[in-house]
Amino acid sequence: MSEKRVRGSRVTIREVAKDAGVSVAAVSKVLRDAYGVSDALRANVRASMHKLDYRPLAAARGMRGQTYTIGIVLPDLRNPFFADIMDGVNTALERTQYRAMIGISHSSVETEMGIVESMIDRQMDGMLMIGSTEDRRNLDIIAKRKPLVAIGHHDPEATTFDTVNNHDQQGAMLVVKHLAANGYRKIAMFSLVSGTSTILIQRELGYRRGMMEAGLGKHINITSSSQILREVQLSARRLLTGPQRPDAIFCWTDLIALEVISVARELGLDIPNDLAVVGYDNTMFCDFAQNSLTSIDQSGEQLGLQAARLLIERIKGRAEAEHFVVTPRIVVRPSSTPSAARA
Amino acid sequence: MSEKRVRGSRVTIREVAKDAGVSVAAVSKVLRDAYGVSDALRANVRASMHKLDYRPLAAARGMRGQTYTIGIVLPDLRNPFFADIMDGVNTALERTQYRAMIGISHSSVETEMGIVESMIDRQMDGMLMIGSTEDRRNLDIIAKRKPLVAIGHHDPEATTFDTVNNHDQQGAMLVVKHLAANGYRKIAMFSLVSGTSTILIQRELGYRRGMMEAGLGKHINITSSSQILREVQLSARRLLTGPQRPDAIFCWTDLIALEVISVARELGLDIPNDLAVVGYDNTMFCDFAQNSLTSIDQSGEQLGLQAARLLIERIKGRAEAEHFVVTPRIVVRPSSTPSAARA
DNA sequence: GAAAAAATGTAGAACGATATACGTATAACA
DNA sequence: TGTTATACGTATATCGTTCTACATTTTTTC
Repeated sequence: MSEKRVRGSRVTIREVAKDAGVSVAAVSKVLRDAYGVSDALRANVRASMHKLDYRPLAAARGMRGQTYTIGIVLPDLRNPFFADIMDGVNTALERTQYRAMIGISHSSVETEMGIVESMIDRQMDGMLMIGSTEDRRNLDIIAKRKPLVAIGHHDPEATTFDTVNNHDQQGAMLVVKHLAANGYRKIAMFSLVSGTSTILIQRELGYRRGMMEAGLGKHINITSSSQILREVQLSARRLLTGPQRPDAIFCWTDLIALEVISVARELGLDIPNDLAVVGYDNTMFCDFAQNSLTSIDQSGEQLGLQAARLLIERIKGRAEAEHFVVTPRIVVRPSSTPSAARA
Repeated sequence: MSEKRVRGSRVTIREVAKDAGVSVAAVSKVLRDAYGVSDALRANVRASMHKLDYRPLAAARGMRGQTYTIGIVLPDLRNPFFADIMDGVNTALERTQYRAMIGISHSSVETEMGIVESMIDRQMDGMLMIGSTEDRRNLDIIAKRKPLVAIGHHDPEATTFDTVNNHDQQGAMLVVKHLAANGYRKIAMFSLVSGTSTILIQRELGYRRGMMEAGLGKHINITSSSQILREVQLSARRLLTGPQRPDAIFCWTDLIALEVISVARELGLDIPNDLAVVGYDNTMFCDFAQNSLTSIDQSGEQLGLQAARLLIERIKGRAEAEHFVVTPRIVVRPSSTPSAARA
């Protein structure tokens, strides 16, 4: 209300205490929902806090206790899937004192570590790493210092941090099964060059298993490319103009699938009759008619919600690891359903 | 290096001082690049800091000085344009001590204010608000408390904060001029319901001026919708099936344009022959062949870079306002260039 | 009704930096 | 040479909370 508050000045816990006629410690207790305050005192203090428009200073709280801030590490801002996750996170945080602050790693291990360090420097109470490229060892090191939850990192044996995932192997198998059922045979997979990502490993494994089970083992074909758009484009073009042109491509994420659709269109290929394309994540772009992209829904919102819940539990003291797994489902759209059944 | 560091323990400035054989104050000076340290002492202290892997605790610094953290407020995570801006911001911050932390407002004034408050609570040194829905008065209030720079908020008279913008009016005029030159007449604009956004006002103004100058005043037609995808879809459908179907639609942002393309395709309309579509922001999705979307490039990276630069200047003490404006340019793609010249 | 237990509140030392105020060398000037 | 600047360092109060230890009051138990 007091708009004229000058930069630098702030209502402190001391002023609240004076106004309420109690000790500073009492106000602090109310603030932290700590033990040892009567209802009367609590109401009294709350009234003063409200009257003075008091807001605790996170930096000061951080010196001894918590900052009620959790750090979220995202690989990049361009993949709309992360927005789905964040929706879930924010839903989970809504009725709590906690706030999320996001940092972007650009899928680089060094920047990621840098961000994590700076989040620790800023006394974040815990961290949520999404699609991290760190290996188990590094995550363990982080987890030893701060409560940690990882989304998109398969490690059911991890004991120091929690994980939240969809069943990537199953998701990939769903894709292959669907494509095979629609008559596609030469099903290729478009993956990412990055030996360490456990979700990639799982998806590739699922693809292989799916192909084997469908009797298409000899058609197994995994192309890998970096995330850089130009390289993706090049790899896609190479794949589609090569001698063994696949009749279906399973892309490890929607964004790549959109790029593949683009290249295919430029080459004059008809989707889905000349080529089927399937993505992963079921982001909002799949629904656009110009994409009509079949994709795997891993309900990012659920992932975010559960991860935030687990992280707060951990901050509050839980020490045993929990590993949450969502069952993926396929959302079929025209990009993989040819008009006539195929030969 | 010391991986065994236990949660809660940290190397402090005191230990560095002891190791280097100097006072705590000296170390602090080195840390802040403050006046009064010899090269020898600086080198000595730096060596100790490095040896002990010392990292200053932002919370503690924040109690008296700066936290070297700037808060970025984004309306939403789904618009890839913001990723372009963030690239620029991060480039500007790269060689500095500053780090960016992002908060998401979901285009709601209350959440936005909540985020700003919580950023102030967390002692951010300054704030960068992108596409804010706040009015001048509210921004002034914030600017009185913390250094502030706004991207996407036209207010050349503002004295308490800086602004960074592209020339939205000019951008919109470019669109109309281009469409008119390609033979389109019934050019509609797809805007956002939100009286307060100054960039919307400018773009609408540019659209109107462009139409008048092209002698198309009687075809002026602005449709507004919320950002919710379903509503956008409905409005687009209504616009395209109504009695006065436009032959071109200028959408206030790429994301809307993609949705319009989707609806048009579902209705069996040919783009660009039955309908031209133009977006704004020139995000990566414009380039996909299935979209081939003509758009206005306002070089988000530049905007982000300049904004971060201005913010740091402000944090360091500049008091007079600066207002940076980028000249937009149109990037023409097939979505607005019909094969044959139109009647 | 005394002793024990539980509830409620307070005082004051941390937390890890910054920054002011002040000494002491060293350099510059007359 | 003495005086004055200037450069370099240090001691320590301070920022706004949390939290431990303790004092006091109230409730429970036997």
